[in-house]
Amino acid sequence: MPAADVTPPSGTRDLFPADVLLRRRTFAAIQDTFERHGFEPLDTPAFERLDVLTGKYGEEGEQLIFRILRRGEHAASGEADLALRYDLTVPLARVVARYGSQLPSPFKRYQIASVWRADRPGRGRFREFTQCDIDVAGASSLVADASVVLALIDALAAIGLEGVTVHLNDRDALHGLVAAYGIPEALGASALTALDKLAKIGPDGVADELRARGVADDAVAALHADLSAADPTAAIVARVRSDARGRVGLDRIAELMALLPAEAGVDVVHDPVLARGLGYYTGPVFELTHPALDASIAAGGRYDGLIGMFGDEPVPAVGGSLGLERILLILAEQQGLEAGGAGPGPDVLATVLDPADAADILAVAVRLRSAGIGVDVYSGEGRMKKQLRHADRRGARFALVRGATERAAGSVTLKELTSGEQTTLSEEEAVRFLRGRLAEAGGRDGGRDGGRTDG
RNA sequence: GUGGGUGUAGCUCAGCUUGGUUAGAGCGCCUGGUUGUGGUCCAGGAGGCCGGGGGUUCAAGUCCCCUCACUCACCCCA
Repeated sequence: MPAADVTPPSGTRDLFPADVLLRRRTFAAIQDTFERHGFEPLDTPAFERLDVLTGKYGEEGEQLIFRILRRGEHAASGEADLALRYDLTVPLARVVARYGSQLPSPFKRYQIASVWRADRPGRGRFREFTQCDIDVAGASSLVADASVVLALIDALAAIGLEGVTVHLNDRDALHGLVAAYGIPEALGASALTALDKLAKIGPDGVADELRARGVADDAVAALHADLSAADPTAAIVARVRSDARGRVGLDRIAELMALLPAEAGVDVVHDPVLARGLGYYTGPVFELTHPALDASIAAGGRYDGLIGMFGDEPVPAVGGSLGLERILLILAEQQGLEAGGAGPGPDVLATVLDPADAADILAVAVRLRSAGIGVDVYSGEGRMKKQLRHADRRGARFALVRGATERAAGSVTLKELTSGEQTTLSEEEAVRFLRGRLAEAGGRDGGRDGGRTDG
């Protein structure tokens, strides 16, 4: 029988102690920021009924839903009836549709959780990843849109990510753009996809793409001219303004930008060709980028129609998500963090020199722990040399030795691993000593932000 | 799904162009350097169907074909 492949499925990761601790600190900072902005936590199941997810993300997105086959007697049918959640927005919409009357209105909620996409993995792209999602359900005011953007920016600042740009656009402005350049409605979505690539392939590339997608020559020529202008945004905006619906979108963008306070230090730009893939957006859409990554690190927008798909009443809503893995990728590169290391060790690692001492050492450990000191009792076998090496690698502050000599004297020997200094004290003295020394160091993984993970 | 690249020790890789003795390095790992002392140092050691299959050849890690995996770009996305 061949050995099983023990690598995790592509697009997923095993997280080692240092990774988990860094993520935990990051979560805590983001969560804290969201709560200070008035968002409340919510949790939903990892999987949903399939029909809750279908018809929400557009054709492209629909292909990427991880489906779960029917089980039991229906397994042979090969059909799926459940699916892993694709994002956190649709589950929220379902919750609002189901419990709306019991929830505050507007309902501001955050959720930090894994989502799954049957995608081809790549750099900064996973099949299982964590979204930090915030939404405001039941508010049509642009104050809600602004609040979402500000909370996301603040959360990024809280974890030390600087240099983020907000790219803003509006679905109505996009419709206006399509109409203003005389692109047939049916080609609209396709044309916008091509336009969205402007930053990557330039005006010429966009023109080629547009032609390939069947856009008429005069429309392509007009767009190419505007995209090549000294100020492409101004040129496109001028054209979009000629369309009534486009005007609605442009005005909304201006209004939203005016709501973002200068004090927040947000770098916002209007990007008239920003499209966003998800099907459910209706008004403002935005994307957050960072120079270190070729993909967005956060995105969101207004989706006034989504919740209504689940119930009788339409409920306006707006939200956005941070992509945690992408953010950690950037932070890791900026701060030179190494993945896969060990976490911070225990305060004290107690050696067991002779198996016959085990009961005595475990009892000492219990007493020290009840005095508030973290103690790990060595649980393998081996000579002192090996146990001290283990203590060192685990990053323990102190090693505790209590063999026959100490036991006879009712004492313990404590060795500080960094300095190599050691002293033999009574247990009471040891508690006082350890409390003092551990307090000087500022305790364990609290208090530090920015995520240092040396090991 | 289309094109390019890479698969050799636990990890990072050399060797392949110009087939030819026991396939190497660094790091890591293990064991010693006498009694109960780690992180440094010294000395030893373990570990490789050279991704898999087929072919050419007296001979293949090295050349050819197929296949799988990973990876970059396209596409799409947090």
